[in-house]
Amino acid sequence: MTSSHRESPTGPAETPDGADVDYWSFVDYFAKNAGRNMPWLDTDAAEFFMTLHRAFELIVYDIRGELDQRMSSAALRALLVLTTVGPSTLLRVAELTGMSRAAASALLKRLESDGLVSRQPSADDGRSIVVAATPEGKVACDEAYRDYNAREAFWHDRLDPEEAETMKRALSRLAASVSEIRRRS
Amino acid sequence: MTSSHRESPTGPAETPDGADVDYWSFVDYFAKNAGRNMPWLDTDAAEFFMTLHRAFELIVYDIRGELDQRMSSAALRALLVLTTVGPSTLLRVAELTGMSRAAASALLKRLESDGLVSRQPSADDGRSIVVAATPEGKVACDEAYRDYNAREAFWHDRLDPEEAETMKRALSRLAASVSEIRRRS
DNA sequence: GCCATATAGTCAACACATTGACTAAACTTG
DNA sequence: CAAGTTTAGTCAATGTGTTGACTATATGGC
Repeated sequence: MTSSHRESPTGPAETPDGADVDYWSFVDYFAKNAGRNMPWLDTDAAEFFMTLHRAFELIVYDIRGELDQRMSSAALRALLVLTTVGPSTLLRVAELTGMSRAAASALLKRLESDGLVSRQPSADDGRSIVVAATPEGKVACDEAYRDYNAREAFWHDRLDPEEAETMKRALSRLAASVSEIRRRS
Repeated sequence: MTSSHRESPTGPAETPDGADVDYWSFVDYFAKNAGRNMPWLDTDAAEFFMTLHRAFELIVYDIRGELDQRMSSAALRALLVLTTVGPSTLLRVAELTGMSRAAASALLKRLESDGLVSRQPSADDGRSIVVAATPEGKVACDEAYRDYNAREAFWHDRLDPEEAETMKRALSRLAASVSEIRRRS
């Protein structure tokens, strides 16, 4: 963020032309300048969500790097669901991971062919198939998630416990509110 | 979250079997139960990032709904970059929006055919093309972002100013740290 | 029991994004 | 200035997601 050149003779420009801006510092640049073009803008809200979005993207990208070529993050999510709630129908996996039925269908088929999950027709409901993590699936999940979680811990440790608590509380409140508001509409 | 049936005769189960869990409440369920299978787990870190991830996904999905069929969120990002920093090379758009050059190339071509941006060969550098938002592009961006930002404000207003400030500060610190750590490796 | 309706999973069509190879235009360094 | 290297943009291949149509099975009212 050293603004090297491109300063007016009278000192640093008040409205930099964005030459030194990068992905992350664009948040700041936008917050300072966007109000000029868009007087209706709620700058605080825009800056808040842009910060959330970009910071989160950077951090999650870093954490995801731990998975490397082992498995996709969607696969990890599915396996974590299966290992914590136990064997579940495809629909349930879709709901708990947040993906569509079609995506879950495709993913679980891939995971089956990799030997990480088993798919059995349900005894209770002829339409359902019950998916379960195989022993190999459990091992793969364990190994991948171990490194993934270690990297989560690496970042989490860089927050004050109080900061982390505040963030969790605030986001939980909003998330609960989303579900509630959605339910009404 | 009413746990209707499936309670042991002696009262609510201490370790629910997950029958009533949904996408959001899975965070809680996971935090309470995953440690059993994975004793090495940093539960706080896992819960923190799962909360962040899922809450953010829910909220962003809601906000994105304001764009509806008007434009993709990638298109909005690109147009916001172009309208705030002004005409830029394709590479610069890619950097500031966080997409790959190939993705930017495809997106900007689409936007050009929709009449929202113009693409001119650069006078300075024969390899570059300079992209600018057209008047129609500025209008489309303005209209779409107005509603988008209103929805951002809707959620932002549901946070204490102090909570929002804490979150911004904490995430900014981590994001800066990501760039720094990445630069070293 | 039968028929209308809803639900679980799959499939096909489409929408993007990523990676890596490729082309053309810059630089760089003797 | 010529040869090698880097850089900007594009293209093709691939991966993975969504939506909506479709099939087979359940369910509920009569």
